[in-house]
Amino acid sequence: MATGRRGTSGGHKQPYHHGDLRSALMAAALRLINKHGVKGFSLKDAATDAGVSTAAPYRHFADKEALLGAIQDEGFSLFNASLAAAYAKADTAQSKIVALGVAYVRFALEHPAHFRLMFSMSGDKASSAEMGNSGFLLLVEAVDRLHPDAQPEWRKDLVVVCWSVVHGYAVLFLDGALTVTTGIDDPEEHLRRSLTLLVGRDSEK
Amino acid sequence: MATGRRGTSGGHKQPYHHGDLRSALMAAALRLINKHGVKGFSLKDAATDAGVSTAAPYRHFADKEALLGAIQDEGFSLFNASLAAAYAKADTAQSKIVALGVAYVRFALEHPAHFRLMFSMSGDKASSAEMGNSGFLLLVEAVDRLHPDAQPEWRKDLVVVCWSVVHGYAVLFLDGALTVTTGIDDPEEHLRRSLTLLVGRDSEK
DNA sequence: AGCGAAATGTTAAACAAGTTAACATTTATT
DNA sequence: AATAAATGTTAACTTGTTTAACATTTCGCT
Repeated sequence: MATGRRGTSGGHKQPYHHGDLRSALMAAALRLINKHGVKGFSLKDAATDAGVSTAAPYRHFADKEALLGAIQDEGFSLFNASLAAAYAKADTAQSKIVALGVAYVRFALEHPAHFRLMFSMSGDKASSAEMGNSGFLLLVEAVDRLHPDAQPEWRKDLVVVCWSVVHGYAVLFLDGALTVTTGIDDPEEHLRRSLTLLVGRDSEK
Repeated sequence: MATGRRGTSGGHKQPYHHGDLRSALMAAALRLINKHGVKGFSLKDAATDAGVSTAAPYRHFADKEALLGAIQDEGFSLFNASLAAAYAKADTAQSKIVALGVAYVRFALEHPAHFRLMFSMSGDKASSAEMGNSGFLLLVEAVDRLHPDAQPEWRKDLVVVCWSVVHGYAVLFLDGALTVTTGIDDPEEHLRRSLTLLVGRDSEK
């Protein structure tokens, strides 16, 4: 019932109902955004790609923004899951921080369309607030564990530096800046080294 | 000749020629982008804002992209000048690195529209290449001076970490993420402290 | 089974923004 | 002053978003 009605068993006539147009549109959008960028994406193309009319998407999304917002939400969900898994798998506080950073960048490289939609620098602040719910708290906790006796202010600074370096790394790498200027080929190993260097020293003051 | 023909001496009739429409359009675009974001910006609005018809911009820019590209170029020019000035003013190698970082973030906060256009994560790689010409080289030089005896690989890592942390800091702060989650109010002082902490330790290995 | 409601899709049209073409006015050159 | 180049205008074309009116399918219920 209402599942996978396209291209299945030999029926040669397109059914009137798509089956799961909402998901199909999101998938099409991701594919198109990966190919032509967020700016070059049109709802029309997504609809065509999903095999429906240009007005069909409006039965599932209020407007284009809502579709992109749904993908953004999906992205944050995947993102938080990745970070949580990385955090859980690592043993020590230090390795947890490194693992969080590596997972952060890995997500950006594996889901570039999601990542671009999540952190578009659009100035809405919605994405930022959403982010704070999960990944950020894990980072705070790991830093607290690593330097339990350091001053709170100092710990906060370390959190911000870790977050900044990882986010900047992801953004710059996605834009090709790091590859162009420094010729980095294996970002994951390189980042792991840099992060270890960053957190692996004495907790001064 | 051909300068400032609008609103000057008491003439009450709009002259047919604008005088410097190219600059006026760029200024209008910056204003509108600051108000409604890059996505909400339309060439039509810029033209209206400048007091000309919607087709007039095409006498000065091939298309909308070209106008945004011109602003991007202007941004890189201002940006590189800021970084160069900061670099020159600082004495020691370490303070040069810190000064570069502070200037980087300060530029992002003082020229948000320029910055957003310069680093839109659009995936064109054009911006990245342009960036590499000036600011990046200064950072490389400062790091080389600070750790002249360190291994080249290690120095490169430090350069990447410095660049990443500063870029990430700028992006996150512009998006309001840092303010929301950590309550940072004075980014400049905070960043200066963090950067000093980052480069102000022994050059290990 | 069968009936009405809800969901989902279609076509046509309104609307907005980018862009081009044809024409008009001003400025620069001689 | 005559003409070419630059700059601006209006009208029309194109594409993409969105809404309205209508059609088909599915769901829930009896």
